[in-house]
Amino acid sequence: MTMTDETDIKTKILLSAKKLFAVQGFDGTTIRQICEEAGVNIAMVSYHFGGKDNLFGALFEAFIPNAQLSSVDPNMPPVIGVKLVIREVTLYRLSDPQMISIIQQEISMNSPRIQKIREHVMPMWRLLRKWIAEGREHGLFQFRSLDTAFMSVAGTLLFHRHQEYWKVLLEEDTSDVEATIEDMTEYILHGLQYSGE
Amino acid sequence: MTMTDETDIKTKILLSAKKLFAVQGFDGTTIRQICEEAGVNIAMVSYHFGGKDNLFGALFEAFIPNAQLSSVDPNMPPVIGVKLVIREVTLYRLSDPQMISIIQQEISMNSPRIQKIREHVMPMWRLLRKWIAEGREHGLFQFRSLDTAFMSVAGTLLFHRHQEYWKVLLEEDTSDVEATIEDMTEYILHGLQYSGE
DNA sequence: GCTTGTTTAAAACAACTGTTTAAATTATGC
DNA sequence: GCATAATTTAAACAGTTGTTTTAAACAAGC
Repeated sequence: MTMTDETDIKTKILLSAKKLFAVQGFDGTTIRQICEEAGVNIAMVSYHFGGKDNLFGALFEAFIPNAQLSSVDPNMPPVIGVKLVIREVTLYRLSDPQMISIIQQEISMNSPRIQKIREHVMPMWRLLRKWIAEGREHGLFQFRSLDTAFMSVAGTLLFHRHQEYWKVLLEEDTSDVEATIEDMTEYILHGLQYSGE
Repeated sequence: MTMTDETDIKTKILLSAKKLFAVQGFDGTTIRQICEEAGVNIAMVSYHFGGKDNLFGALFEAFIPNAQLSSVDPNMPPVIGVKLVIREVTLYRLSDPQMISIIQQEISMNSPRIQKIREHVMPMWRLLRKWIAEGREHGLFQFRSLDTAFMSVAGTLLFHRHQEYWKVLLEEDTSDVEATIEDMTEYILHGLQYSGE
């Protein structure tokens, strides 16, 4: 059918764009490369997405899970909240390292496309910061600077070993997802000097 | 004199390139932009550096302090070593956030230019990893996965609040460098479950 | 079978890319 | 002071960029 063909082409373009943007960056990737990778004609990007910038934006509509966050209770216990964010971010990081790579690049350079990212993921960071702050107020966490603590946690979460750059240094197996989540949680909670459990 | 004039132009180009690469990325920055920012002719980049790629490489020759690392003793106590790396990286991160931004971008995408970065900073990461591993062997640190621990520390160190992206979330003053180093050290050592002192 | 609107393809578009050239300017050695 | 070298300039180079155009192929309704 026409509809499914169209969706198929759009999906093929999105997947190719994600793959190439992750490795070469937005500016380093050409529409022709994306279309060759996807096996479609060059004009398809402009026709289906209305240009390279809109294609980039469409990546975040397609591959960022933002529905689940609106369902969580902002007033849940801080430690539970922090643990939830650690789990969700780590799961997402492991399931779609390409999107993480793209997000990291766009954050590093202050790109005009950053707004699209903000819309989708900033609510989660706000929640995380709120929970960390509340945890300190409740005497569960101990640290001097909230900003430094928050940025340390965010850095721990977003940085990842999937990058080729670190491959020469790392040795261990990473297939056990639950173990990784547990390790990350332990490191972060100890870093925040969590007293409990 | 000739020497100073030449150095002056080369320096102006290097500073402009660093500034623009940090914000727009390597591919997003054109030689014409760099030269306009530096107030020099377009041909100067090819003449003095031999091309855009070599200009990028020259950034790391010019702005990465690699001499001081070779003077440290690899066999020093692990905790002292980790603390040293935290201090040096944090000081450098605060003194030249543009270079950190560039490094982060190049690590995120697996760029062919990554080799230049590796040469200059990988020895330090090797040392850090060695000290973290030794600290665990000596019973000073406690964690399950060395790789996860190392990546967490690296993430904590490299991620930084200077990025425009986080500005909307952060509130505190960051002028006290020593306090920041202390906060980072505390977070990381607690994250590694350091028992001592 | 013809017309309609939609989707694809190849070619072309102007603008921009990194780099080089050839001439002009400046500095250097003696 | 002059010949030589080094530096700077403006113009041009061939190749690539994102996007658009024109025409062909397609499916659906009647």
